[in-house]
Amino acid sequence: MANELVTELPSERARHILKVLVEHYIRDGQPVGSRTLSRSGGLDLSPATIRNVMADLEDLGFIVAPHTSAGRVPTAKGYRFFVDTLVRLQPMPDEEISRLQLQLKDRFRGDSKAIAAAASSALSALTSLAGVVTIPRQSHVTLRHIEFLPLSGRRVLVILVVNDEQVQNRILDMERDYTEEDLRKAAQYLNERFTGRDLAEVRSQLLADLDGTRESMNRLMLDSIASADQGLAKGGDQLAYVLSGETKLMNFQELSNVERIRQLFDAFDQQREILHLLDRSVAAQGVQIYIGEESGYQILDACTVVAAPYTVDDQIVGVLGVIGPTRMAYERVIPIVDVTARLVGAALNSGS
Amino acid sequence: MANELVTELPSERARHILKVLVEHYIRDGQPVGSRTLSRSGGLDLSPATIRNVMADLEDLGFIVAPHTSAGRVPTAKGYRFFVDTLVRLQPMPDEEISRLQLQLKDRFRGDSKAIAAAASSALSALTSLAGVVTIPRQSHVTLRHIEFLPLSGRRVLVILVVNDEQVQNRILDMERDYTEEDLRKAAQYLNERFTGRDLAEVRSQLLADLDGTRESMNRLMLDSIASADQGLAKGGDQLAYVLSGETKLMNFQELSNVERIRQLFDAFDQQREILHLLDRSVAAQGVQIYIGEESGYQILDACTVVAAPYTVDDQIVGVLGVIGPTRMAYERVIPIVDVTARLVGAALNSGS
DNA sequence: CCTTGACACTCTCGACAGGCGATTGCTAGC
DNA sequence: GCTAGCAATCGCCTGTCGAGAGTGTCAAGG
Repeated sequence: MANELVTELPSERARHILKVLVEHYIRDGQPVGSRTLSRSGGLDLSPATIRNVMADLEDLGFIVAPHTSAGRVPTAKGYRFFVDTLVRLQPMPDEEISRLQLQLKDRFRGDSKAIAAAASSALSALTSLAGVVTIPRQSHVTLRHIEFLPLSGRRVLVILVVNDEQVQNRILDMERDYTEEDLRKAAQYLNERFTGRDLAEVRSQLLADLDGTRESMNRLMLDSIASADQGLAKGGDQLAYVLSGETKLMNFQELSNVERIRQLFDAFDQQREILHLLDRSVAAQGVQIYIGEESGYQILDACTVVAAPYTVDDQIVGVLGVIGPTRMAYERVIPIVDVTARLVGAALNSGS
Repeated sequence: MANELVTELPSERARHILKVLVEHYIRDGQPVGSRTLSRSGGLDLSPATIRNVMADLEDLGFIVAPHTSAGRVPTAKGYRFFVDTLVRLQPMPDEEISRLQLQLKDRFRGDSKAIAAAASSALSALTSLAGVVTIPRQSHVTLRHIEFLPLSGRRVLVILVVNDEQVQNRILDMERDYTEEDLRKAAQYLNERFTGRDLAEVRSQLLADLDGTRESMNRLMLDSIASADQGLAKGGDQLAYVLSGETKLMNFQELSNVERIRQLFDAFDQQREILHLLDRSVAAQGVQIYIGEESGYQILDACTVVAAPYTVDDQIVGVLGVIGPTRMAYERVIPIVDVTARLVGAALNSGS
């Protein structure tokens, strides 16, 4: 402790030992000791030498010993170093990729919610962890068709079809009565003039027209477009993400404390924290990894989140990933998340 | 054991002791012994006498001792006897009822899925158990408006509004091309002729017309109505039930075994077994209770399901209830499920 | 005949001690 | 700079023991 000033970057040999240690621990889930590493580490060193190196690694904060006679376990910092510079990613087998592609691309013709659900359960199945996919934000929302139907009171049912085949409906409370003829005309006007145009564009156009003749008519149209636009922007009335395979998390001993699991599941239900975390990944490119306490959320202290944004037309529209214990098979999981993000983007693209 | 032939029905005194024992156990979760019952049982008997009675009750299968020196615990049969003949139901406070009514009736104008979700979380909140509500089957589905939109290929988007304000949409793969004019005409025909009619009726009418002139046109119309009818019958593409507050179940020690919880949650995900069980309640009138192994599903061995069908126009359209450990506050839970079923029926009624 | 107090018995639970095995840090030697 | 050896440490398992709680039974009493 006193004699040697430890360098920030461990030596080549130390890095190798750390790598083997992490791999071992990920595989077996048991603290790994010097003898194990000496035997299966690849280098020809005695346990004693390895102990010295391990002491250094512990000083650097990469590993800890749960107790005196129990071998070492990677810390969050250790995992971080591992995934950043040591891990050798194991690409997804081609056949798995094409199977996944089939699952996503086929049968859902661009129905974004269905694709998200399929991606989520696919992620969970492939990794044996919990899969999570945010409902994609619609980047372009083009009006295809609109229709008004009068309801009881002064309520009007608005049905609109956007992006060719997605149907949305809203109920508006209006301030005055409209005859059926009024509504028919308004719909006709919108359909003739704005079909194929972006919703935001339609809205601003209508706003510009507001000083025109048919004031109250315009009001109806504007309200309907605005409320639809808003609704779509935040993914509609549905959940903000789709979660699959949560129960798989209960298989891991490190999470098998009932109280822990409970808190985790509560967090899933409430969505808030998870969503914030996923949102962070929107800013970045490529796969993001939040290991243990790095996430900043106490509930996720024993968990790692691997997330990646997915895009349509080079525009990020959502985030997907997996949640599992810090001890997960990073070398397999990272490529899976990466590939899935690409495929989901592609599936969404082809659909619309 | 050898000398006395136990009667099937326990004596008045034994029933009272069983009642107090069950109440005690429900409250504290601890096996209750003879001394406790002697002190707080209401009757003035010594522990020794109570022990004799308890031995009888054990012979009858109403209670068991987890081990020699640990007091007694009710069996499923014991709970059954308790809820059937001993329990004094505790009616829901009026203010709670009206609050619940508000939660269900307001803000969702007959949107059946939203009402189901609200009822589910209300059940969970009121009982601190898991709440479950099946999506209501639509009894009457009257056509309000229909619309066809051509998509790429030979696909047609069908939008239909039923029961005044519920919007449904389907995509149909057709066998031949339709012009936009074709579609417009078909829609117009259906709207003029069938608005306000029941979907099943529309369908049979169309079937009868099938030998008429416009064969292929009819085909389109028939397909659209049939697929919508079918879809509505099974609650659409959505889940078959809404579950809330599952995580609350983790609070109970009797379920706090991780493996147990895991199996239970898996069952919730798969829905099959739970749904079958709930289906059974459709046959019966009023609140149904499945205690422990009575359900016939091994996963629910430690659980009780309290369920009640709910009706619209005296027609059963769904089932709701709660799932919890066998040790639950029956006297409160049963009225809550009962009242909620009524209120959900009322809310659905007022909406359509 | 039912009830009761008394007594012996059984079982769980927590505490404690001892042995085993695994691993470490340290130091002396190569 | 590496290695072998050694003492020390700690978790885990097992067995033991005593306390506590509750039971079954039995004989005495109303």
